[in-house]
Amino acid sequence: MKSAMRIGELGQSTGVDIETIRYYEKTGLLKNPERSSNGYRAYGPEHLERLSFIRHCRALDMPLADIKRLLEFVENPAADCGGIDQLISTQLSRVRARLKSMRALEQQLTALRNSCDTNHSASECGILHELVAAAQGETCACHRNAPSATTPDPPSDKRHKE
Amino acid sequence: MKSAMRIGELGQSTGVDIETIRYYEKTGLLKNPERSSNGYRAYGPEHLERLSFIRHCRALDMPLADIKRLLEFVENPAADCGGIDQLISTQLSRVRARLKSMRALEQQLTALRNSCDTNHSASECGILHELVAAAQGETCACHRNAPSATTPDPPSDKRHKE
DNA sequence: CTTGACCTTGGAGCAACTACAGGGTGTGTA
DNA sequence: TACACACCCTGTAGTTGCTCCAAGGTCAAG
Repeated sequence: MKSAMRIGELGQSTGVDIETIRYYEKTGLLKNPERSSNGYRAYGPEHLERLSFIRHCRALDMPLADIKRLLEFVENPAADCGGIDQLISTQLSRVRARLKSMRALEQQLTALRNSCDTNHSASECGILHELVAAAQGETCACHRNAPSATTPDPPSDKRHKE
Repeated sequence: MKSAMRIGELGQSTGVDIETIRYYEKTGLLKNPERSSNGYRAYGPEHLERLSFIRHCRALDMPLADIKRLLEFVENPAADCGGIDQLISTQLSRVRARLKSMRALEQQLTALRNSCDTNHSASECGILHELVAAAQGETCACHRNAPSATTPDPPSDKRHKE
């Protein structure tokens, strides 16, 4: 019982901001650590492991709620793992869908950027013209060059549901 | 002056949620429309055009702040357009960077998913083993198969700065 | 005995919406 | 005329995953 780390050390060894660690604790992802006499958080190796696990999952872009579920499986190894597979597959489709629209997006932006070559006034700027035309539904360079999708997908910042 | 639309119509014809329209107004992206005697918002064709412009830019995943700047160029066509080019280029690099890490991510998830084949208990689940191993820094299928990046990039939900 | 690095809590703020409560308006129909 | 119902209004709070801040406690070195 000498390996107890304080939050700063844990942050250092995992590369995680201490505010983020406290946030994980607050939201129940990371277990409440012991406290030393002065009230400081005292972490053991199990916390380091768990935090690394969380970060690895986050690097896979999984939502915290999913990570929480995975952690439950880790805690409870007797449970049926069907859910895990499901969870990863869902994440994979999310990523693939996003990837697809990102590719279209890149094409469009590239086309757009190519329509502005030199310094001139905004009224002569190809980019601006393209954007305005696009808004009016006319063919624009970005749509001409785009693979198939007319508009990749309406902003889709709704990863937090569905 | 009979083409005035109410918010519902504008939403319908652009495919934008009315809450979102009001949000755009509140944050200054969309100009305050006239109000009819009953206090309802009365939009003209210029609003429709502007809103379409915004949505097209959002479909290109541009942050609202950037769109605001673009709109200023639209309003003020005499300005030098150097900034526009810059803006699009920045957006393009953002997208490309994200694309790159998403590709690595897809690889990793694919590898992960392949390590779970049938129904069994969590303690025997390949996915879970891989994840735990990965967290411990050991080689795991996802890292073995990944192209170059060990970890694609720490969550990087910090697009709102840098 | 003060400086400085570290730790504590609670709360606010970021993007870009989304949802809701609690109310007003306006049209169609019984 | 009464009522339902679709639409509109405002304002506020919630979402995700952090990030930052203020105001203060702890502890070792100089």
